[in-house]
Amino acid sequence: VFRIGDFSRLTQVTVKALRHYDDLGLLRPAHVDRDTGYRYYSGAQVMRLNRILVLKDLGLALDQIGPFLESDLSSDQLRAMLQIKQAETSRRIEQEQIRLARIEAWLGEGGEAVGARIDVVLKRVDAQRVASIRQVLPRRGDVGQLFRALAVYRQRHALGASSWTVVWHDGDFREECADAEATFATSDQLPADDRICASELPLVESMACVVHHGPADSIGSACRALLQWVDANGYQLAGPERVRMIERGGTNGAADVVELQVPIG
Amino acid sequence: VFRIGDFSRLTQVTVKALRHYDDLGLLRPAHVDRDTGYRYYSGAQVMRLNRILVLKDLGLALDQIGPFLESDLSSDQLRAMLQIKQAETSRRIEQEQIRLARIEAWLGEGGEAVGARIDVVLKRVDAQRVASIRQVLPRRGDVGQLFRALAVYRQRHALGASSWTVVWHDGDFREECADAEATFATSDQLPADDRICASELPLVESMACVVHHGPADSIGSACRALLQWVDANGYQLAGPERVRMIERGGTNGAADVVELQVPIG
DNA sequence: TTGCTCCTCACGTCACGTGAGGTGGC
DNA sequence: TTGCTCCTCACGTCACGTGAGGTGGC
Repeated sequence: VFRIGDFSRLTQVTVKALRHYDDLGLLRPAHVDRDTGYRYYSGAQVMRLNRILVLKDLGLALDQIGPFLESDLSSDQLRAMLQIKQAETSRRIEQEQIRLARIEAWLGEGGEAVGARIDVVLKRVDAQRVASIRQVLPRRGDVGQLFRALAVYRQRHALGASSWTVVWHDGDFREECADAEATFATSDQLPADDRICASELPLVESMACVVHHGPADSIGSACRALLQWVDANGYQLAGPERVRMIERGGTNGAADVVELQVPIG
Repeated sequence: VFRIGDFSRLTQVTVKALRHYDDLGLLRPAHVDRDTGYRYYSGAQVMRLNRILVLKDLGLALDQIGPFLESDLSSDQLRAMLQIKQAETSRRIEQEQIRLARIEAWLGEGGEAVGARIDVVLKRVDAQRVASIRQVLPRRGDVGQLFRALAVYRQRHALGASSWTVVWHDGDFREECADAEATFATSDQLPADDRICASELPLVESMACVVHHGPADSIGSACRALLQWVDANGYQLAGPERVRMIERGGTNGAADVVELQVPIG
């Protein structure tokens, strides 16, 4: 029979952990002294403790371990539980490997200073109902015309608009003869119009995004950083590039804030 | 300029997280209304938020992120930090892969019922100063003689003893002509004796252990379970087997509790 | 008697999530 | 006026770790 300190040394489990398992009812000492509250463990209890440690190590939370110890679980239930834990663990490994790739990509760039970095984030973008106008433009800069048309239409019909986005459908980042779809998101019904139609921007599960602050013609570095990140992290482009207006500012858009988005897979 | 809900939708970061970053001083809103406490964010703040998200995703704690944002860090400091995170992440991946192997080993046994399982745990065993007596025995069962000799010696000299262990030096689990070293751990000075000498059981970084409860001759199943586990988890034996007495009980050791230990690598 | 061990609170960890209860804004 | 959004507490999460303050056992 062991006092808690000896049992702790025997099993390499901290005294605090043993007390915690006692509190949770997972491992009650074989005997507790009425007067002093001293906990006394028996040698045979090491087996139960080992079972707890094994189950904990599988990733079970302590309050899930109780039922296992009383083993009211059938073999099938156990298999099911193990398969869940297997899946969870695999997914965590994948996540960590992605994280590792990101760290190594950054190191590969020579640990470029934080201040100089352009940060790429990955997010899910929901499908959006939009008013849309699409046209092949001589140059990218001409997209302003499309937005002006949208703005006129919106104002005439007093429509709500939560965000303005242009989709470049070519997929090769060309500057000229670019196939542009200018949109604004809205939940309102869209009255018929000869240029503007109702459309939907599809859901994108994995969208790599960077934010650019400044005039439209200085967007090149952000665009390059985004593509380099996609490449360095082993992704492929998986859809047309989008540019979303976040905020307008300055004269001629000198302080605009836009977000570049590319779907990846 | 965005209210917190709009900024949350824009960035896909929860309102609660944004408020939390505000509390920590990581991302203060561009403007806070004096009267209502409403937080207002500017579009340009998305860049700062993205930087926070990227650093968080590298595994930095929130309170480590502050210095990065102000970028008082040199390129070297950054590299060092990244390398630490790289090492941490690699280690976590290894840990998770070990866990996965364990789960799959269990599943490979057909998800054997919990109650019927013999649980193997891995632990570090410290070096121990021991009194030791070593001899090749006709049969394993004869080890009792060695322990009796140790017990006599111990009592004669009134020595402390914290644990009794036999080391089987052959490394092939033989039943006969077995090279046994019986020991008890003690921190006392050991008086000279013609059979018993002072020795040390070496530190073992990774010791696979199972506990067996019952008479000594029924230990075979525990031993097989241990070896199977070592094999199924891709380890090699890395030293002599030990058997440690945890508790004596019953007549002729019918309720003994012992721990089988094998070093692995 | 002196260390050593044990006891029970109570609070901290980490990045938020989850109400509760109340108020501003359109 | 009615929803909708926002606000600030305050508490919960998870498996213990870390004292604080006090007592039993050899």
